[in-house]
Amino acid sequence: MLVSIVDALAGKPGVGEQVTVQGWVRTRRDSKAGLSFVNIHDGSCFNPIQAVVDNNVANYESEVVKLTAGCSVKVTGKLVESQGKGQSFEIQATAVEVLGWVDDPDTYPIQPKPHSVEFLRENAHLRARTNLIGAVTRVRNCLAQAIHRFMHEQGFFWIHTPIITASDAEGAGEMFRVSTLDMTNLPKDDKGNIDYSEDFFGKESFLTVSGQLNVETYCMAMSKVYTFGPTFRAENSNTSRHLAEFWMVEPEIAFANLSDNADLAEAMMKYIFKAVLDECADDMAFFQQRVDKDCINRLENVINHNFERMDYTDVIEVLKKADKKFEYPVEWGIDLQSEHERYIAEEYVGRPTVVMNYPKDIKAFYMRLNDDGKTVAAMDVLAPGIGEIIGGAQREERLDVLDKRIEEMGLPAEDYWWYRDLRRYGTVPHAGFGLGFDRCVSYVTGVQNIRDVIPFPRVPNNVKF
RNA sequence: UCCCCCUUAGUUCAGUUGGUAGAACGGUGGACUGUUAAUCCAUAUGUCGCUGGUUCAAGUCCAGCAGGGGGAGCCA
Repeated sequence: MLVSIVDALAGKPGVGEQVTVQGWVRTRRDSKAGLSFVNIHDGSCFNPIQAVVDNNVANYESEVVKLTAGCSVKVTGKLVESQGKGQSFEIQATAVEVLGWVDDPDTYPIQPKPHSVEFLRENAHLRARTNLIGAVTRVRNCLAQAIHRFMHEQGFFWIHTPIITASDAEGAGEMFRVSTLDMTNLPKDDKGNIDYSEDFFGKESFLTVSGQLNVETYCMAMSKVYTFGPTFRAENSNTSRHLAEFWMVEPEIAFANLSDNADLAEAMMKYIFKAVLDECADDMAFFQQRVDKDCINRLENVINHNFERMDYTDVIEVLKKADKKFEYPVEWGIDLQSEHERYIAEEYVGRPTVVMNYPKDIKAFYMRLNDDGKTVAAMDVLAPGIGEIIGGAQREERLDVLDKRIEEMGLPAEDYWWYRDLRRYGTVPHAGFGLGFDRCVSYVTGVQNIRDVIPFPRVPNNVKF
């Protein structure tokens, strides 16, 4: 019976059953009494399974004792309760088939000991074989699955918004150009500018910086929708929190205001964190032991307490009164700096905090203008240790107000014709937010650099692998 | 893009006031053991990131470049 290691370690096939597992060798320990212990992992769970191989096995001397970390094997034997400590079940091997040797064990980069994350990043094609990246991978998957499950249970539809777009949606920063033009011989118009009518789509096009504007159209028909996919920003950001290609979850709810929006964000985060604690206990125990001793506590703290909600104006007051020197002076109207956000989330509140109703001048055109005429119904969720993990808003559903905002910001109204149409034809109050999925994985695992929670990070000056 | 720091064996690091390199783990060989990142003994391993400069002499000092890290800005 072919089984995964997670099932074998749980004893699922039954004690005494003949089983076969396939995976990669993590360590080998020999007993010259004619016995070797080979630990094998297959990614299905944190722990490897121990295969006990005695010298009656045909290829014991010729192959088994030569196994090194990274070799791929297929092991058949009897599943038995372990005689040794440290594991529940083990395999009394009767056959070991070596599927692939490690070419040069001396230089195989992945050794059974802690490596620096920087080193593993340089070996991104092999790093999934480590405890650390394996655990990150399972937690990342768990979070993604939990998001879809939460959304599904809440009656949301997953909308596959486009990756390629012609509009610089929110003016949300630099975009990657998508083009099939010959860069060494660009077509020019009579004024000498590049003639994009000759390009694939007949006009300039880019990779999306947000699915929000597109998903709003489906919100105005399906009521509860979300996007979950890759997003691209060509910003020259060199930090542990930024990627040029990252994943974002963007729910959008009709007939909803900012408070409903914050409720949804809070419920979703609690749901997915609980899923990780329930489903990835071994992985989280590892993070707690080796990466961040507070990570499990932190999740439990989020699950068991309400998010603090503060008005931007009150945050400014708190910062002004704070017994702390800030590098950037605090005044109503400023955008909150990292140091301000950190103070609020980490010191003043000590858990995730929703800051609401920001000055309109520092926020995007589509955010709903409040009755005070000075602020918009925007919100940021600030997480201790990460900073801004969610950014969202109630959207401006009144066409006249939206038009005024577009004009104020000097944006070309004609580019937003279809977005404006949503306000012309059966407009409703609605709201939504964007959750930085990779930042979320970083927050959950305690792995501090976002480049280590995505398989192949894309950052300025690096598209290796 | 800006500021600061780092780059020595396969890996993690040490290397004094400048005098041409060490440990641990890993590899290999052996001993021992139902072992647990096993243990013990033996053993091999380096363009000291690259280029140039100062010096009798540079891993060490200086400059430039490259790669990496931390912080800031931009944001998710």
